[in-house]
Amino acid sequence: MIAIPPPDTQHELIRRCQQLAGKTLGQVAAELGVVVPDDLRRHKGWVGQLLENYLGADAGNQAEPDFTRLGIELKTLPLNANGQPKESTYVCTVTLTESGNMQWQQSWVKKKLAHVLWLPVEAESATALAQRYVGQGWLWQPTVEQEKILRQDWEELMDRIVLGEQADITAKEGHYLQIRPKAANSRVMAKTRGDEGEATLINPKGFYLRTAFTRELLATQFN
DNA sequence: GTCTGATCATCA
DNA sequence: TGATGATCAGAC
Repeated sequence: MIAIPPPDTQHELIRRCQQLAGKTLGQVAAELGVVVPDDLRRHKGWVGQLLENYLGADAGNQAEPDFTRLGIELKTLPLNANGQPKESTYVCTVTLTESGNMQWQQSWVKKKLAHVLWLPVEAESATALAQRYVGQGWLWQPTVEQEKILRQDWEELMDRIVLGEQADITAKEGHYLQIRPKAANSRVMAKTRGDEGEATLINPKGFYLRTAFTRELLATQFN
């Protein structure tokens, strides 16, 4: 695998995105000397890792923005045959052990979504992985309105967690943000607090952005 | 086990 | 057919 150094400037990152736009995943993989898997069933994060490598993301699996120096997070946006987002977007893990006075301004969700490089990628399963095209990426920062709703969602969900109701939260809650399981499988357990403050075990969860939200972002960008 | 990268598989 | 809940891989 060829190692690409992290971009020094936002401008350099954008330049790399422009080189990427219009390439197939097969072409990108060939340039990096990476083998394309037959399908994603056992390689779910492959596309994301490939494009991170191409652009020189340097955060690894740390809980930080991908481009640490620029404070920018890379998110691939899988598109269906209609050019619409196909899946929700994972944001970060729901921290189980945080204190109840955690504020939005310091939250992981806010930090990760402060500055995002969205990178649309074809994701129709009928198309061979190597033949799928990468689209034109764009840098996004939440508008005042968007951040307001994200913050409301986050605060409502966090309130429930602080009350020890985390185990009862379903993916149906939240306008833009939702909480869903995020683990190797449903048997994985992590420590949290029950509704009476007692230590309990639940399946780990993560924050996700609904497709309704990313669909809006995409439409705003390309219309 | 905990984080990252996500998509899969099932059912309403 | 879209959304929810489940799952896969890799680094540390």
